[in-house]
Amino acid sequence: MQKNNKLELNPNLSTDCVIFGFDFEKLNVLLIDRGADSLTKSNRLALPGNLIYDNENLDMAASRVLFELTSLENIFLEQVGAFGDPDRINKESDREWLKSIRAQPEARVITVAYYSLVKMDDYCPHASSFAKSADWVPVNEITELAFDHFEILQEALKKLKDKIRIQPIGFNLLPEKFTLGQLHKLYEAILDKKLDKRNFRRKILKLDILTNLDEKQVGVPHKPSQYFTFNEVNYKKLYETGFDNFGF
Amino acid sequence: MQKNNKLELNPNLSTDCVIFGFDFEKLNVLLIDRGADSLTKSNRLALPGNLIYDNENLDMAASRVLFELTSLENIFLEQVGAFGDPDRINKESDREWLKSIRAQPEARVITVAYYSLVKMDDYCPHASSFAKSADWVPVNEITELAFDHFEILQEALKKLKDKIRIQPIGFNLLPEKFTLGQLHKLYEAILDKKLDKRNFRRKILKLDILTNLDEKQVGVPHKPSQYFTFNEVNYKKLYETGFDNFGF
DNA sequence: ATCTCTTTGTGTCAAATGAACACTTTGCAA
DNA sequence: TTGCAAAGTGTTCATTTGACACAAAGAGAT
Repeated sequence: MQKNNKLELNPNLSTDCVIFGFDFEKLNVLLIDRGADSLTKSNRLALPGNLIYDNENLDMAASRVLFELTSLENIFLEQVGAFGDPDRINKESDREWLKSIRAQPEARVITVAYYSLVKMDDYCPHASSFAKSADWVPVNEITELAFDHFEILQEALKKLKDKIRIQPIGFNLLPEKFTLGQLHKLYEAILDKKLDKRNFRRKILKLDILTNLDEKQVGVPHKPSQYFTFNEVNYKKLYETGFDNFGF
Repeated sequence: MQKNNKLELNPNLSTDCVIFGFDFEKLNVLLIDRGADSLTKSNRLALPGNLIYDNENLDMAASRVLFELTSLENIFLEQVGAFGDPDRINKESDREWLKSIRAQPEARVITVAYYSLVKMDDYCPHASSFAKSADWVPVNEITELAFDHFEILQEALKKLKDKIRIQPIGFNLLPEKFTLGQLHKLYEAILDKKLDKRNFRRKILKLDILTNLDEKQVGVPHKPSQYFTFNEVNYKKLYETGFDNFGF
């Protein structure tokens, strides 16, 4: 009765992950380098992804790929959508690469993309084996990627920008304790524009999701900042309900 | 070289369409009735959908299914996402139905869902052959559907609610000319809550997308309303740019 | 010790927006 | 003529937004 849905990779279905990280300056994305020397650098870079198993649901597949790459578990993951132009694998450079890694390199593949937010501290490329060829790349330096991955990245960015307007964000991207300046920079990096400092602080504090730790930065060559942490209860509550518009 | 991507249906990939229509009272969805008498009514209802061809991109597939069902073309269509729990076809009633319509009824199927907005006037079920079994059903009367279609419907509704906050809506759902009362009811139907009449009118008029036709309703047993029409240029412009929050 | 450099941290005001709220008008039907 | 039902219309108060500038803290250099 059951056929074709045991532990077999489905040659038509893949998942790709847009993994965002924040280095306190810019928004970064984790990309793998396919290596082939014949390609230009930007052409060699791709989103981490893989075929999915026949008995695996989509969310699980994305978690698995993310785990295989970063060893990170229980990570925020949200679907970006399905991408399935039959031409998406038709760049010559992409086809050659597929031949080297896929049993059915010519198969038409639909990919379901997810994006995730991770603390860069928690994941250092080169830590896992798969990740020898993985690296954080600043989002705003990316102009081209393998397949339709550039398009997927843009869609993921759009989702992230939309999300930030109606839900708190940062919990997944910042370390346990952080400064308001860092949070401010995170918002600027995601929205890709300058935000007024005083207005930002007023708004973010009014959300009532931050706890001032009464602890100062040390060793910085300027006035030290207070450290804050997220109030998990309030953060979660606000995350569920959302707000109208964190407008700027 | 090319294998498996001519005009063949891919047994693993389908698309389902959530087609919304507005009857000036409630929001409706177009559902097909699978008929099998052994099933309860709600169990028999499903979103229109079908397998997609190997050489067909996803958006095209959704347009095609929509066209085959309603003969409508050039319709607003937006992706809801991919749904692919391996268990999604595991209700016994669903499996039996699949056996009757699919070459590989046991295959694991990922479906990519789209939603669309159509003027109910433009589409009268029973018009096309496929549609003999299709009917408009009020969204708020639906509690159960085949497969995971109920879940898909909920996701589509959520997208629609999100959309209405940042883009004008109605152009695709209302006839050429309409009254502010009808537009008001449409917003209430989508957002599923009462909106203050005066505030609504003030806000919607400020968007500057409506043209007063200086033409009155006739034959209504109450004060006749003015007819309005969308100013296509401004509507389109605002649709592109979006606005911050059509809040209520 | 003093100066420089850099980032933190803070308040006000004017303008725009949001939410709440009730009565008159129009046309049809009884 | 009366009743009914929906259209149409402003004001007020509270809240939110956006623009804007300067003093304080600490490190490092001299």
